[in-house]
Amino acid sequence: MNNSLLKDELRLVDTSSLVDKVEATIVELLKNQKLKVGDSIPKEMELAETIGVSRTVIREALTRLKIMGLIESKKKKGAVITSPDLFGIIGKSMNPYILDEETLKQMFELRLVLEVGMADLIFQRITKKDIEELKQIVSHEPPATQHHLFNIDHEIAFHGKLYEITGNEALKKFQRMLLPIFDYVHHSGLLKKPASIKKFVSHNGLIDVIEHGSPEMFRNAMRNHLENHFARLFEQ
Amino acid sequence: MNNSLLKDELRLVDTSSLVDKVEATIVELLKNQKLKVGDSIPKEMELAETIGVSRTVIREALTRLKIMGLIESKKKKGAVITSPDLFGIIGKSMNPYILDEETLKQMFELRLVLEVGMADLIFQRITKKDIEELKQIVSHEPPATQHHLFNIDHEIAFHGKLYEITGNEALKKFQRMLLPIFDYVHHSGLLKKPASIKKFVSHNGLIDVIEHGSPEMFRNAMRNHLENHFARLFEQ
DNA sequence: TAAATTATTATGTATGACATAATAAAAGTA
DNA sequence: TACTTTTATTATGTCATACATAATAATTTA
Repeated sequence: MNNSLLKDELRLVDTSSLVDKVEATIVELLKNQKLKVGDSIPKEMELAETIGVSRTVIREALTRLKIMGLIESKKKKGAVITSPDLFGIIGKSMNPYILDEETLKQMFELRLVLEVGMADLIFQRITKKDIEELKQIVSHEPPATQHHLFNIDHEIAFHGKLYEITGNEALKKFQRMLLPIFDYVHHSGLLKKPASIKKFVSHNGLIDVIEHGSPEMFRNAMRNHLENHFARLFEQ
Repeated sequence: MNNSLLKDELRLVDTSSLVDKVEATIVELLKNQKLKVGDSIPKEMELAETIGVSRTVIREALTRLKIMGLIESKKKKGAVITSPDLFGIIGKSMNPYILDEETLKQMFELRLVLEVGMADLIFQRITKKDIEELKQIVSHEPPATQHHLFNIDHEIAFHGKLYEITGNEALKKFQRMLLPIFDYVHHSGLLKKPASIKKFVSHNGLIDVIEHGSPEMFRNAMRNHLENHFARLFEQ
């Protein structure tokens, strides 16, 4: 076996830096001790001595855990376990100018998938008050004739409310982060096919389905409502 | 105005730490210079001097950017801009033992939403080869009579393939991370209602719909296929 | 006993030093 | 000249130490 091959194999085994290892060690340590949310973890110096590395390395590892939302540090008190905010974590990266085109397109698709797929959650959890709010939102929309494909503010208000109805916080957060991405992709030259003016199922139509239809009907209605977006995705 | 009051007011305006500010400053700097993927960013010492803080702070800020996947650092070369791997970032947090119950349940729901909603992507991008592979996977499954609600390996193989067919890398990565969560929630006591033995649309049934049906039919078939999971979610 | 003061503690920030790996420059050899 | 080997150089990785800062605990004082 030649040297570069050996090197490759070794890389497979352990390409991680010291901080990587320490990070894993700490997570393992927390897991083994079955620490729950709110419990405080060992002090930086204790960890440094226990694991046998400098405080610098410990701090960098802890920084990572902080960013991932696993811990939160308070002066004097030390760091305490927290429940990670999964989509909050990727929030800072959700920047159209930072993400590459392929990822942007994938996020665009993801929104469509979510909205078509969340019918059952909506039907299961919607209340009369929610329906009233949806109607309220639509009533403030300008007539279809005088606007372009869509007015972004009203789109956000209506679709945002739908996410809210699902009662799934993760879903909601995800949508909020997807919004600027979606808007960017929609208006950028990323999708070659221009947005069609043709209108399909309207917001009012969707409300009607929610009130008198079924999840199945809603999925189809939403799919139709989003037809312009799907068409731009597929026809290029 | 006394000193402590002034201090309090300032805190309201800016509660962020130095590293927070430096992090934002660096991101802003990269954005303004319109740096693209592959470009290298200023050295740590340069940044430290430009921004006027110690290298420690710079390093901690850069650590965060690294974790978010915005940059990758190489010795001698410095750090280069990278396109963030959105779902890779939250991967480390996707740990059933760390996440709280509510989040776990939300992830469980999210999977169902995705699989029902991704019909159009599948139909748009599926190839004959994909269908053959799906059939191949199903052919290796044990007969329905002799297994429990589902065999986790075959479930993963089949549904994983569906994600793959969508051609959406983000979606796929997301699924891979959701898998252990889903498995955990499924088997934990988190969902009170026991998993039903009743079978609905089978994997073979789904393939049949893919071959001879429409996205609309597939959504309904998948919704039916996942009925056991939905039922456990909603009926407690 | 309760409020005010002081001490303690753990994280936050700064600095300097050396290790390490990747690259560039220089030297040596055919 | 071209090509390999060796030697600097450079920037990140790691370590150690010191002090700042804020939160808590301990102590004093009224």
